[in-house]
Amino acid sequence: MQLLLVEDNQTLGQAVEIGLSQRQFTVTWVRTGAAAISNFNRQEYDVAILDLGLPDIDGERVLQSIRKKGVDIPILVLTARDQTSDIIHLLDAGADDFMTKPFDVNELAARLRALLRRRSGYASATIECGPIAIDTSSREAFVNGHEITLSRKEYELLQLFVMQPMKVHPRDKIEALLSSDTHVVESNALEVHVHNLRKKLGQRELIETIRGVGYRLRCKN
Amino acid sequence: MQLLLVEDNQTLGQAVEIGLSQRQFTVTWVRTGAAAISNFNRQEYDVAILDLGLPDIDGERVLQSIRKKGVDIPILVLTARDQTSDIIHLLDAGADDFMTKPFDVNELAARLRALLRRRSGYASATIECGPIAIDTSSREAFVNGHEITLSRKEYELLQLFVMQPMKVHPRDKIEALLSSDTHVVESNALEVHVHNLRKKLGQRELIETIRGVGYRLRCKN
DNA sequence: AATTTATCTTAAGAAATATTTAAGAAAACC
DNA sequence: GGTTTTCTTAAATATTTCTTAAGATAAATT
Repeated sequence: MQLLLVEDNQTLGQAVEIGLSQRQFTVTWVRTGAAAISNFNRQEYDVAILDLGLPDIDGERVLQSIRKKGVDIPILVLTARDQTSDIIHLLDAGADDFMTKPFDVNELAARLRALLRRRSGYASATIECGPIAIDTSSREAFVNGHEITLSRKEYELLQLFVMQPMKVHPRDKIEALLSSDTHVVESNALEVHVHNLRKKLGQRELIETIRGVGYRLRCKN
Repeated sequence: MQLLLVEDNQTLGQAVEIGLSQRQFTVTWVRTGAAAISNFNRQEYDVAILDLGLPDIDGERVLQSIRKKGVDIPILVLTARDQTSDIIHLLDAGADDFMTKPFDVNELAARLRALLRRRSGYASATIECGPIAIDTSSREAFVNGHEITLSRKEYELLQLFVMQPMKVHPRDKIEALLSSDTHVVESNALEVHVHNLRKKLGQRELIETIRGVGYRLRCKN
């Protein structure tokens, strides 16, 4: 799978290059917006990662420029954290997904695969994990092929788990993700959601409790 | 893990120094930009924390200067300003992550570990020591490749040992680490934890008792 | 060898943390 | 505006983990 990585930071770029190479991507790494544009024109990539903070040209301009030229490969944008307002901009400008730095390369790879699947005709952007499968575009969830109906928060919780299976998700991180409020004190909302999700999943032990830390999804992939 | 802390504020610097020392970082603390640059040149650190508000040189200049010299260790920037525009600047200038003051030392430590992990090609954060291995991100522990389930204190104890094998850990230091309370008198809680950990590890002699002092982990690494 | 001191082991109660329920509040839907 | 669904809160229950305490064992001291 051919991937174009546009990233000026040496450390981050190297980490992504190594990480994705290990995960069956063929990575071409350029460090400037100019190089990105000329490479995009060659149209030989399946997917691209674009960092917004480029030294020469603004990342958003790069995005607009290549979309204008008819390049329609999926592009995942990297941004500094908490630029949520900008994100709407970016999606308008033609970005397909985004991630905030710093991020986990496993999740990056999962999202890239989802983007590729969505584009490849057969359309469904499903991510599987043991008996569980989710479709990130339609937000459907399945257990052993049978669809289960999840609420919004339940789905988001499950997507978090499926995107980084076997990873321990600290409860405060999950809470931050689930609640838009900046600060919530003393609430067991997360526990209740986990409880309801477990019930809907049927197999209770799929979501493992790491006492004092958080939860993780156990599945052999 | 060698860490360079560049921070002029006495209170904050001290808090970080103590907090990170307890979390297995070896902290070198300098208070000026000039000292920072000369220390960076020695290139013997794994990671650095850089406060922007320095008395002599602007932190951003320090960052640019050391990056220009080819120092490529991960640098986490501390900033009072939480304006994303500045942050993008900083990431461009070569920062790998940032935190706004005030912050939580636990999160600081977690982010530093994340940076270190990312740098090493996202190789999973496992630390090995003889037959023992721990994964600091998932908090899993293994003996001869088989996972063992540890409680929080047991895991923390083992991590302490594994991170500095063959080092003799005085009991008071361990107690301070295990209990969040400042002062605990007359308790054999530590002994009980060591006992339970030994039992779970199987091989009892791995944790050696240094009578009158403390414990240490025996392993040929 | 007897005594002292430190550590080990065990078990039980206390404390901390997680699960489950149910009900009211909020949000979404029609 | 009323209905339905989803989310949060709170209290009761269950579970795990931590600490305490007391006797057993081992090492050092006399």
